[in-house]
Amino acid sequence: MAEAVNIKRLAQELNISIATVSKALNDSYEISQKTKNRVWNLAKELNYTPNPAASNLRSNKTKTVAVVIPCVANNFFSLSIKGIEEIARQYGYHVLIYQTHENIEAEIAFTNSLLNGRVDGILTSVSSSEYNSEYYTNLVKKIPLVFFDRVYENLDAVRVTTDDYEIAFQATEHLIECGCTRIAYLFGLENLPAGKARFAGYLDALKTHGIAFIEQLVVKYHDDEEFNLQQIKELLEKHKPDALFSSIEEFIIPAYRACRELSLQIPNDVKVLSFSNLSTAALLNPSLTTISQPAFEIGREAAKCLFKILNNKQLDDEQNIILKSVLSKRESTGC
Amino acid sequence: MAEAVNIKRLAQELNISIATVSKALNDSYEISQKTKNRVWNLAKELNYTPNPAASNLRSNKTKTVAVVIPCVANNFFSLSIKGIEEIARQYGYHVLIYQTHENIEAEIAFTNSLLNGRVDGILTSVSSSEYNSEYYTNLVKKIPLVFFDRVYENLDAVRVTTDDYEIAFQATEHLIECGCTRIAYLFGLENLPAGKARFAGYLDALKTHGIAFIEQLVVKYHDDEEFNLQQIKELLEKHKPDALFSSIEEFIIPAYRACRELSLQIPNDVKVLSFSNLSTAALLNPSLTTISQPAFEIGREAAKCLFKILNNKQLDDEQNIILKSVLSKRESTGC
DNA sequence: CCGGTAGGCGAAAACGTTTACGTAATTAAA
DNA sequence: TTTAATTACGTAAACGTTTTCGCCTACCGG
Repeated sequence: MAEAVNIKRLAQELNISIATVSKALNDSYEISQKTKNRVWNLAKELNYTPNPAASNLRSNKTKTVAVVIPCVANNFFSLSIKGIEEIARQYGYHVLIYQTHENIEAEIAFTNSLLNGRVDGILTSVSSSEYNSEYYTNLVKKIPLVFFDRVYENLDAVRVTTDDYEIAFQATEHLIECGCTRIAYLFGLENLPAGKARFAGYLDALKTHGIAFIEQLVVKYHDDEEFNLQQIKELLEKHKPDALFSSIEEFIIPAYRACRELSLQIPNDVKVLSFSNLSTAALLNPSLTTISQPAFEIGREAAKCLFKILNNKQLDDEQNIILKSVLSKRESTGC
Repeated sequence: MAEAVNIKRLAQELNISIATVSKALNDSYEISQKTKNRVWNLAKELNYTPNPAASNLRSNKTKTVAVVIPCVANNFFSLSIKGIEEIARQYGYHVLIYQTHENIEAEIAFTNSLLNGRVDGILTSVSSSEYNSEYYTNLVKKIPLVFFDRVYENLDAVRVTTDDYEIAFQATEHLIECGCTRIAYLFGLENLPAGKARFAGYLDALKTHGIAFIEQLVVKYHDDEEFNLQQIKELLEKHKPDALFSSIEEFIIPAYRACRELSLQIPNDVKVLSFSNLSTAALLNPSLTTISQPAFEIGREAAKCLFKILNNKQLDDEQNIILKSVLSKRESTGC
């Protein structure tokens, strides 16, 4: 559109070589302060900005990272992205977004398309459909990668996670303290470490308090709102749980609907507790007891790790950063 | 990391020129089917993917668009991004994300940094802090740009918006039909066409029904949760409105809190209605009457427009696409 | 007066594509 | 049979940087 203003143009106007201009722009020690000032002034005057493609091609750096996640329209992930983006700004990086929709093939396809130098590194929260450890084992050898929340374990890559086991244990104990003994478990992310840890926390809390685990009280998540609703209604009718412990946010709406449609009072007839990052949890009817993950902080931490790696800084701590979730007790567990 | 596989390598292995390989990969008519097949097979076998930087540099196209929005952690914007990303996948484009945090200087800085060929086009929902028409007047001459939801008018650029005036009129009428006469207006986006249209719809509905506009019943949004809460409490105490009509989602939590803290019953003492894309509106206590915008569709439409422009397809319709919002009547307006 | 050593700068190659243009061989038209 | 057109491919330049290497000047110690 506009007449190109590039390094060559600057060189001509100043009667110096393009090499000198380039070095001056990059504040090289080889160039005198006087020349640098001349270059910087003219660059500002002509509104020069370097061409990213040329720079990327030559230097093999893009100052860009990719975020690969299941879906951006989710409180947890949108908060994570917010955190990532803020840190990226500080480090001068650009952020590409890819949604997998929980489809591992899409996930692999996108990720592969990033390996030709499009990005310097990847931040990912993997899809729940499958646990394909082999793919990621190879991937982490090819490009700097940081997992957040939904991770692969035992790989040579940084992971940023939360205290899923502990907080699930604690939440289950809370329900037990409220007098519940038939605590149903709404099971999500069952293929992933996070999902397994949450379930383990639930099981261990039961065991610790001498409550038998009842398999019929477990409902697994399906990507079908109506189906989940029916499952929960069936659960409530057939097995009369006195609490619903949901391991993912997606169960909240069907759980509330199911109780409403069956005329069950929360928390009198059945108590409800869920992992959730909904900002409106306190305004629900009744207000919902939640386990909220520090999504924003997770994004920030993951991004910080990646940029440290990209800048060849040592990661002082170990490879697994664990942030604390928060249990907020509200009316839905009523005690 | 891995040994580079580029078109030069393919050319050597097949004993043909790199020009032929390049053309074959791009399915050029100049190349015989036989040669194309040989190239394609070897490319697949060696896992060749073109280097984006080189391609961008030479062709001056990036197959990348930027999304510039106030904040990704917002139901409306995260849904929009979801829509944009899905369409981008279909067209084979990549999506960069930039958050302005409602800061027009950041907005301009980011946008300027995209003009050196980093992206082929921009999708933006502008910040509410200021209406800087001059900047965008120049910008749209330099790069294909589509506005969505928060737009600048009278520019040579496509806009995707909603029926803000009509739906606000309709919502105000709904409150009037419920018997309200002192309808307070919680005013957001006042610098932007969307905000002005909503307010105009409110005013005109009042006038149509012979209700005088009371200036004291207007509260303007500030980026300070506590301040907004205090303002609403003051409003409720001093001016006794019988309804709160909020033009933005951000007022919901303080509005509910204010009513709770002042022991005002919704909807008996005061009715509440808000623009909102909260998925949990129906689960609130009481359930919230909302105007929801088709955020996902807005993102999709905006992206489609941009990609049509980038592919030099004619935009059949005019430059302003208007999608319909939905008024969902619930308990908070109780009638 | 000579050798060495910085400091400051330029020439040119390289990164991996795309593409304008040229050319040879084959086919179609005259 | 000659000419024109078409098909299929190659040569080489170009995109805008970064970076290696080398050159020149000035200066300093001996």
